[in-house]
Amino acid sequence: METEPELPLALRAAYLALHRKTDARFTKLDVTADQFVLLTALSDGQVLTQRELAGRISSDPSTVRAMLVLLERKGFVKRDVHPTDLRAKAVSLTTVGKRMQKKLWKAGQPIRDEMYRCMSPDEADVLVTLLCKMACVLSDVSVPVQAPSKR
Amino acid sequence: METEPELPLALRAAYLALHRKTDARFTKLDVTADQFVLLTALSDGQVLTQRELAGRISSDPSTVRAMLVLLERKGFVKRDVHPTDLRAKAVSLTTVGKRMQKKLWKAGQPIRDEMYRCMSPDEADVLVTLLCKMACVLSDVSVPVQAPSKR
DNA sequence: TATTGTTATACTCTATAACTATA
DNA sequence: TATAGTTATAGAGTATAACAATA
Repeated sequence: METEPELPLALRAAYLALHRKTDARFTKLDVTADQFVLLTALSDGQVLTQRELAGRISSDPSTVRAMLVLLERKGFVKRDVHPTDLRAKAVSLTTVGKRMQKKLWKAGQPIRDEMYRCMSPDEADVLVTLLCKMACVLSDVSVPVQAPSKR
Repeated sequence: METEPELPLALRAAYLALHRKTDARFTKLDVTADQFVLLTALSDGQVLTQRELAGRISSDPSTVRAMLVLLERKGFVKRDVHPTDLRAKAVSLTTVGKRMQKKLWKAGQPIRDEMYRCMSPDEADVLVTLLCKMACVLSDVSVPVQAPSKR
């Protein structure tokens, strides 16, 4: 048989495991893993348009809009008029949203610790580098990554 | 700021990019990326119960059932009574399903090539190993991986 | 003309809980 | 008693296409 998924399947298994575990951890707080990702993209006082936000969290404008409606309803984000572009919205966290993001970040720490405990710091670097390369190539698009880490 | 998602975000970006690109590639054939994963789990003549299937594709019985209903409707899979366990179903590909899986596998090859072109064979091994370890740890469960590859 | 966001719409995947039938 | 699968149900995320307002 020619079947040899390997890398794709492994990627899937790892991501979905992370996603599920994160979801489970946040159930009590009534926030999904995806919503956490969005909140975190706005965490350090970032103010983004919905399109920028979509890029950061590997989503699309339509989905982001749906998510923002939910998060707005919970009082975690606000959408102000963009200062220079009247078409755009300036999305940011509310005070409540900031607090919740911190709470979620803390609640998720054990999961991140578990991930990093699987590998050496060097391996983690290689892993992140390769994942970013792949994401880049597969997106036919720029890199959706953050600033360099301290880890 | 303490923010440093890095690995989780990179994992997300890579997986979602793969998922989207795969979906896009299969649109014309009216099959989703997830359905492809399921079909491929059954590809080499495998006959699995729905629970086993769920484990293989990192999903759950309820979701698998929903997927199987769709795939049955398309004529790609069949669910026979299990030979030894009357509660269980023996899920397998139909002839049409096998043909479609091969077609999809072929159609997806360029995507897999692109992924592997991002790294050396050694790096690919490291990557897969680390991803599997992570999936394993995060699942609090056994390893959802295939046989060793030739790559 | 191109772009940001909205709206409408639809579908897949996800997941829980209660249920049945077998083991 | 535990397990395999079903059912009902609900919701999140995804995505496309047509549209309005603005650049």
